[in-house]
Amino acid sequence: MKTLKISEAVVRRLPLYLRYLNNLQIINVRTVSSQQLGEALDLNPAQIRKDLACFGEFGRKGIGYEVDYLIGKIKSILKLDQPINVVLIGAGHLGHAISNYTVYLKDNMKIVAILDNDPGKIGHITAGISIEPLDHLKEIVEARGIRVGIITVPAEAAQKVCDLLVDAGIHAILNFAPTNLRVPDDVRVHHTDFTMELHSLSYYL
Amino acid sequence: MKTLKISEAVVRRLPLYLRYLNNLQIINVRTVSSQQLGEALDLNPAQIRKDLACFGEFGRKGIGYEVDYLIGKIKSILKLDQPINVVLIGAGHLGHAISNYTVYLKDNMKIVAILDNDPGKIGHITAGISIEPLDHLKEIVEARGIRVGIITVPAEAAQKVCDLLVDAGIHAILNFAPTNLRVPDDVRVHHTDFTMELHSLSYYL
DNA sequence: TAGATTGTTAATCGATTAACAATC
DNA sequence: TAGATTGTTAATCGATTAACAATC
Repeated sequence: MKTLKISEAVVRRLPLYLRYLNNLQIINVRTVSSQQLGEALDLNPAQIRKDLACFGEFGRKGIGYEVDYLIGKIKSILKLDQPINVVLIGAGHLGHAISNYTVYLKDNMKIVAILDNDPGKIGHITAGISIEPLDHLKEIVEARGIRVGIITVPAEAAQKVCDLLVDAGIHAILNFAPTNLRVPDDVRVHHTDFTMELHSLSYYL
Repeated sequence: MKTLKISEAVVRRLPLYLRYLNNLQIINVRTVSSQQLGEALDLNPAQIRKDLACFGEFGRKGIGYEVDYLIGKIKSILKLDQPINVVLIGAGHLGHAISNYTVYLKDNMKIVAILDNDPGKIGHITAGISIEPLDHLKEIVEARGIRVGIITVPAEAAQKVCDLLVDAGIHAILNFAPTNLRVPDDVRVHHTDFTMELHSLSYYL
């Protein structure tokens, strides 16, 4: 085990492992080898072993990895073993879709607030949550112990919303708006932009 | 210029350049240097020059890149200079959000069909498009010259839908379902999974 | 001309893969 | 025990960055 420096590439693969392991658990598979994982996920077995070895010795030589145990370990590495409250800003079509989606996750990550600055939307119920005014962001974040923000506002508004999130003490942001966000060094932003995915896909036609 | 082998990483950055160049064009900026681009996009200027040089000599020494010209070139590389018809399968919340979103793109990429296998949804209008039965996929793809498919069905149904797309002659698929897809070598799949983004984001808390 | 900036080569850095001793 | 599979070191591969001649 080395706590030296975990690369982003490794961290990005952990949820992939977790997802597949959850599938194995459902069909009562007890153990799995890096070989099997690699085949299922199109990855090199050595890479999988190396990834996991960054965090400890989770496997048994000659046997493989115990599914339940490995799920627990990965969840703990990803901090998914504790409740993580999320605020979503922007109650448009995409925000609506995402909040409905997360309802089905039996995760510890949960959207506990949906905010918008359109007075016409306040009070409406989406995915069982009442839409609240953006003005109340800071109080809501503090009162509910929110640690993650999701931005689903139009590109023009994204940087402003981002600044508000940072100001409210949020250090982890998932941005769906098609724009680069400027944040302090201690804030982490992940982007999801399906138009960029479509455009790069187009190259391979 | 080298037509040798363009890495995925390069292709993924092209839409990023394009997006920023479009912004520059709107505010009437005529030329831009790799230095400026790098600052705006948090990339190394040398990397940007190298990326672009994969496809030709688009800049002028001492001057930089002409915005209009570079936009044209990148669009052409990404094949966005020609109309690309897209079919979206799965008229749930997410499909709804995406189809509405693309309406606003002044792209050549356009969703020209939305399919679902729920009889109750057939004929409903989403983003100006009438939802059609999944059964008609092959005919619709052929009749409308569709070349890209977007999958927004639940994970359980994704592989089956993917197989149908491949069978219909689609070679480029954007998958939103949280599952790995098996496709022949000549089919390209890009994944967008925001739960995986959320999970990897959680690591950095 | 002098200053700026490209395209490209060489150097560096990091990530992936192969190989194998350890051991279940 | 024999076969399987890990954890880890070493080798390879590829991507990023630095440096600079060419030139606008």
